[in-house]
Amino acid sequence: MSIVLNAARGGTSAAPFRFSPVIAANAAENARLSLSENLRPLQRISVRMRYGRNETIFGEGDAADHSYKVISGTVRLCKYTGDGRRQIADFVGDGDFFGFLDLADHSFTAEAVTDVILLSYPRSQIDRLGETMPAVRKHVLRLLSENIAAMQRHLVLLGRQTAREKVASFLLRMAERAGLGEGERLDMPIGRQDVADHLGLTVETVCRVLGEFRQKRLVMVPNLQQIVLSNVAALRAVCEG
Amino acid sequence: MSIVLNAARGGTSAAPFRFSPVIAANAAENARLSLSENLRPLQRISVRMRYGRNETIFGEGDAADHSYKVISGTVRLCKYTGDGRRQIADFVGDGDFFGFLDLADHSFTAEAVTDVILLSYPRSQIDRLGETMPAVRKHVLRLLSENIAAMQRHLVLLGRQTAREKVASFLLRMAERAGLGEGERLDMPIGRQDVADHLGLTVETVCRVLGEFRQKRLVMVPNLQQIVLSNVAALRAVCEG
DNA sequence: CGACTGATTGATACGTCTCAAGGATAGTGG
DNA sequence: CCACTATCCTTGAGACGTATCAATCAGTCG
Repeated sequence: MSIVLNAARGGTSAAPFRFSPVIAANAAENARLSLSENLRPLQRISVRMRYGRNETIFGEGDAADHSYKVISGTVRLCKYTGDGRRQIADFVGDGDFFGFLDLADHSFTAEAVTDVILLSYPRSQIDRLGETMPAVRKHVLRLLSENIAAMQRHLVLLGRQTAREKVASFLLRMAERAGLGEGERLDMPIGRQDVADHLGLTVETVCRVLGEFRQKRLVMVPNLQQIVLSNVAALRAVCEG
Repeated sequence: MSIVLNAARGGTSAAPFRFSPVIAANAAENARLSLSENLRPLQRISVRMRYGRNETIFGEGDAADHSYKVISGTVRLCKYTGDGRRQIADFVGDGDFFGFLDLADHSFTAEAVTDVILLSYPRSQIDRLGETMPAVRKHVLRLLSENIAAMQRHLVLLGRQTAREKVASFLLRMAERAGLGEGERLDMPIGRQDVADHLGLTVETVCRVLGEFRQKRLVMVPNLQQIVLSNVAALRAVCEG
């Protein structure tokens, strides 16, 4: 009776992408329609929400009666094991939608990585709009489909890639999302521990790999919140091995 | 303009489940509606297909103009890296649907694990049916949502579980899917290499863990195609650590 | 029966984790 | 503005888990 939603980019996706795809299907992901355009009818039923750093937006198992769009900030979507291990399924940021799954309860937890402003849509209203507006239905479907394709790529990363490949893939994907080219500063509001929990690594390993990349001049790290990819070709070479 | 689909069970899901859920959300998965009932209108537009063992049903990147339902046999949905490594996202079997993603090209490869009989639905026709039949739309949405929830659980497995936990989780999930209880024979048409590529392990590690479980009397392996879970409680204990 | 594919077991190497210490950064209160 | 503290990041040494490589065994098909 409710929905959880998951990441899919909808924002100002007309941004230029100077990267060729890291992984095959990324090109398609970037070429995706401007989802936000077709989900504009949702605007009228939205409520603005604000969450502070590390605040929980909803927990796994909570009744899922709202879906969300990120206005500003970054959100992590994750699951916890009984003994506290954490796996971050995805990060969603500016313009991304999440929590659109058609399930009674949320299948994952959503937490604010930074201070965050969201639009919240009552699930019942989305369903209602969907009844009469095929474009809305179509784009929820597209949202979920893109999300599944992205998760499949992440399964490959978690199951079959080395630490170096994981970190390189991650950096390239972040830059691509931001529409940044070689040499530009990439804002990284995401901490090392969060990166590790997304890539199936430990913080220490993430640090070591980043250090190695820095030494080899693949990246520069001007400060903790920013990274510059100085050699995209080499990073892409690392990805496949 | 087409669709890829992914796994979600729709078959004779009224079968009794004697297992309590391995992972939290599995209960919900089992309690899912009888999807096949609501997708019955698809029956009229279906074409019966037959594939032999290891035959490719469609490849990643192929135009996705059909969706499928498994009548008999087992199919693996997987992705390959440039250098040949393979990650199996899921296995689908009797009564399961796959290939319903709303994307132009398939985001993964589908291959027959055993000889397989499928129903094939033209995507254009599914879309047409969806226009007029809300129940069809609703259930495609549910299909994708269940699929995403299942993939999220698998992300945790790949990113945060040990080899023992992975194999134990896999065995419990297989038994649950089949609706089997402790001591009953579980048919496992899936080879060890396929299991390994699903769990992010090597064949050797899968064998070693199975051997260990056999020694500890958690399972019996009467032959290569069958496994008996003799101590479900212990296996479940292994899952969390 | 013989050849092939897949499964198993063993010995060893390697990658990543774990544990521990030190350094940087940001937030807080004087 | 600075000291203080908490948090996060970084680096190192060693342990551990899984991969790798190699050989044997079992089951299947011709």
